[in-house]
Parts: sequence; structure tokens; C-alpha cells
Amino acid sequence: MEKKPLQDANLAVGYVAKRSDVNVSTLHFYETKGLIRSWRNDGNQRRYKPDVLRRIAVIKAAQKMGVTLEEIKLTLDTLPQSRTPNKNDWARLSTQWQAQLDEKIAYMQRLRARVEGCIGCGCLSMSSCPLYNPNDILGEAHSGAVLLEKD
Amino acid sequence: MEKKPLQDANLAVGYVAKRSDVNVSTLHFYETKGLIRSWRNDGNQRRYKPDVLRRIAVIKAAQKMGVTLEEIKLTLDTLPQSRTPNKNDWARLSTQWQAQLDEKIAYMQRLRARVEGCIGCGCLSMSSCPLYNPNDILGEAHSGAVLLEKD
DNA sequence: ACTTTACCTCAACCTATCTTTAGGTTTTAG
DNA sequence: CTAAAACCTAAAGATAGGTTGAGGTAAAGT
Repeated sequence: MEKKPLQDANLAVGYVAKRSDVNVSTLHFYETKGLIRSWRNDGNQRRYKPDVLRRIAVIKAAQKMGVTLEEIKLTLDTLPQSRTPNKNDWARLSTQWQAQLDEKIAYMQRLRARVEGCIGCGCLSMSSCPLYNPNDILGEAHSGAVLLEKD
Repeated sequence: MEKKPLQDANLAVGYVAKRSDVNVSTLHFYETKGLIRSWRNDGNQRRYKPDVLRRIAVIKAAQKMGVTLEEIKLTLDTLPQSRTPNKNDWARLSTQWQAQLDEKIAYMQRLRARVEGCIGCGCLSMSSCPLYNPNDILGEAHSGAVLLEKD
């Protein structure tokens, strides 16, 4: 039978890991980075509040959007510390990252257009080919490469 | 005064670096990775054919499209070695990488739609929130590439 | 000729995001 | 009570894509 969180809702690291589909070592790592928090029980083992699950889900979602952990931390740090974040709190983060995502999409679309143009262009003249001289559209206004990882 | 390639077209590494806007060390690095080739002069210095400039431009363009150096190498290796690649050769590569780029764009758009949906959703129920349970839209339909997910 | 710039190799280092390993402790199941 | 499973820490290793530095050689400007 699936282990369930206690009613007092202090979750063990293994449970959180399984539920979030990340390794325990990743949770340790996130903790050292200040992305999640825990307290310790009598035996020095980590315990989490249930909202850590949402935090982790949000971290993973933001990563998929191409946001770095450092940026994610900065944004998570704007959540209220005095109370459990509510729907509006989370929505604010989504909105912020969505804007970044939109920028990335736009960047990739410009890139696509350029490459498409290049297929048909003369492309063997160094002075005119946009692949040789890519410093107009592509160099600027792009906030970080979008690194989508494969397994 | 700007140094110009000789008519016999053997380019020095510094010239190539400046022209391509990459570091000399990057050219060394690319060479160790088999992405570009050179020969040596009497004094053991690297010399390049002019088409190395296009190769580097193409490498940089592909990187912007999110292609890894390893994949780039595999694709560059399909260029004819017996002759200088022509327009059609390069166009073939563009087409291939463009398809990958299209996939990434589509992925990001699905992601965007999902996050947008999440802003308005109840989002505090672990069993129904798509942020908590992201294994439907995002994992699938991604030909061989499970993005940012472990198995 | 002499000096500066360019080039060479090899190894170590860098950032980000984790994972692995080793050695030891705590909790839980039977 | 015992044994297995889960947990702890600290450090090292992995991966991509390079950059930096040391120590020495080659080429080019004057």
C-alpha cells in the first residue's frame, strides 16, 4: 500500500522524492541551493511540509521553460514566507516565466525564418550570406539560449 | 590593415577566429572534436581552407537552434569529403536542423499553453493540477526526446 | 637584428545541474 | 531483537562546451 503523508503533514525525503519523481540527492541539492526547505526530526532526518511538492513541480516546470535554478530561486524568494502560498502567488510566478518563454519562442521563430531564408539564398558569398554575418537579428535581444535536454 | 586570405587560400587560425568571431581556443577545441580540419605549415601552425568559415557559421547556427556539438558533428560528417560542399549540401543540413527546431518550437508552445491553463486552474489540488501531473502533454509526441525528464 | 605578436601543446579550470560513492546512523518490518 | 531499508554528510565525478595559464616556438614589423 502506498505510504501516505501523516495528518500532521511532515513528509520524509524518500516520499517527496518518489512523489515528485526526482532523486533524493536532487532534493538535498535543491536544499543547499535554497530552493526548498526542511526541518529535522530527532534522528536528524529531513521532514517537509506538503507544499514542497508544489514547489518542486513549479521548479521543474520553470526548468522546462528554460529558466535557470538561480532565476527560479530569485522568483521563489518573492513568495510570502509567513503563510503557505496560494493560487495567486503561484499564478504570479507563472506569468513571469511565461513572458520569458514567449521571448524564447519568438527568438526561435526568428531563427527559423532566417535559416529558411538561408536554404534558398546564394549562400556561397561570404559578404552577403546571413549565415556568415549573423549579427543583426540573432545576436541581440535574446535572453539566454534555450537548452532543451534529451535523456 | 586587415589581413586578407591569400589567393591560395590557406588561412591562419587567428584570421579564422577573428572572421568567425570565436576564440582561437574554440577552434582548437572544435578540431579535437572533429568538427573542423586543418593542416600544418612548416612551423607547425594550423592552416585552413576558406570553407572552414562556412563550417563554423553553420556550427554556430545549429547551436543556436539547440543542436549539440555531437549531433552537429554527425551531420557534418555526411558532407562530401571529396569536394568542397556546395549550396545543396548545406541546404540539406539546414533542412534537417530546421525540423528539430520546429519540434522545439512546438514543444514550447504546448508548454506555454499548459502553463497558461495552470494560471487559471484550481491548482491547489495535487490530484488534478497539471503542474503536479505533467506526464500527458509534455512527455509525449517528442520523437525520441524526453525533455528534461528522467526515467 | 630585435621585438612584438601570433602560434604551439598540455593540463587545469569554469559553470550548471546534478549523481555517485563511501562510511556511518536511524527507522521500520518481521 | 535483528536485519533491511531509509537516511545522513562530505567529497568526488559526470557532462557540455568551452576558457585560462604556463612555458616555449614561429612569424612579422621596423
